[in-house]
Amino acid sequence: MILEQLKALGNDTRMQMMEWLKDPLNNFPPQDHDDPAIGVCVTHLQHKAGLSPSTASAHLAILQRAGFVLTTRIGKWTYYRRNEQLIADFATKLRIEL
Amino acid sequence: MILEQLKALGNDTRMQMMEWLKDPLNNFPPQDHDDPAIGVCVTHLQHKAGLSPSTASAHLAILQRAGFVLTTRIGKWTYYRRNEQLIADFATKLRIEL
DNA sequence: ATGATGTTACGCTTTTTTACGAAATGATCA
DNA sequence: TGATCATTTCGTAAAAAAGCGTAACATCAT
Repeated sequence: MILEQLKALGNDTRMQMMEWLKDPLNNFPPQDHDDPAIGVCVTHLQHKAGLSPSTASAHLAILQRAGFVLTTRIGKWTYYRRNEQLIADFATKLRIEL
Repeated sequence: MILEQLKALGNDTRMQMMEWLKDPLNNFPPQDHDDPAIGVCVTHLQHKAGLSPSTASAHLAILQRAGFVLTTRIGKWTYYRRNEQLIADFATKLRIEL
């Protein structure tokens, strides 16, 4: 489990996505909503990363399986946001188990 | 830098090595010295992991470049041990930067 | 119904990682 | 000085990861 999480983060593209999601307002174009707590839609992440839809979706699925991001569906869009709780837990777990 | 460290740990074999090095006395056969603080020679790690010498050496080099292990050369042997200081720093850095 | 937004699954190519054996290197000991 | 043992480097092959485009599917909006 911890290995899966380390692999999920051990990738340039996915780490960048995690970084960008720290500050949606400054890293992405305006969206239908103004609430950074809801997250960023896939299209914005895809364009910023310069990837095809399928590749972007695959990266996000890896981050999601590892627990680092959460999704909310509103209307047609799926918004991704950081799972700060699990991120903190992961850092703590590393400190203990590593 | 942090990405290099995440990649170094995101591998089954290398994580096992880190784990084994926590307790040299119980995880490896007796050596020329009795001091677990000096570490474990490559041959022991190689046999325990079931790898060829060159492959084991490559894995250890990756851990060393990431800073997670330190080496001491005594006589013909190179002993590997955990770098507890950097491991703790890494966990802290993750908590802050992730 | 039609169109827009993802997600997932294919098949495929490119790149990276992992692995090996053989050869080269380094250090020690006779 | 050689001989020997431990380790690293090199070349290469196999496996895994990353990437693309396309197509099929689901959901929601118009």
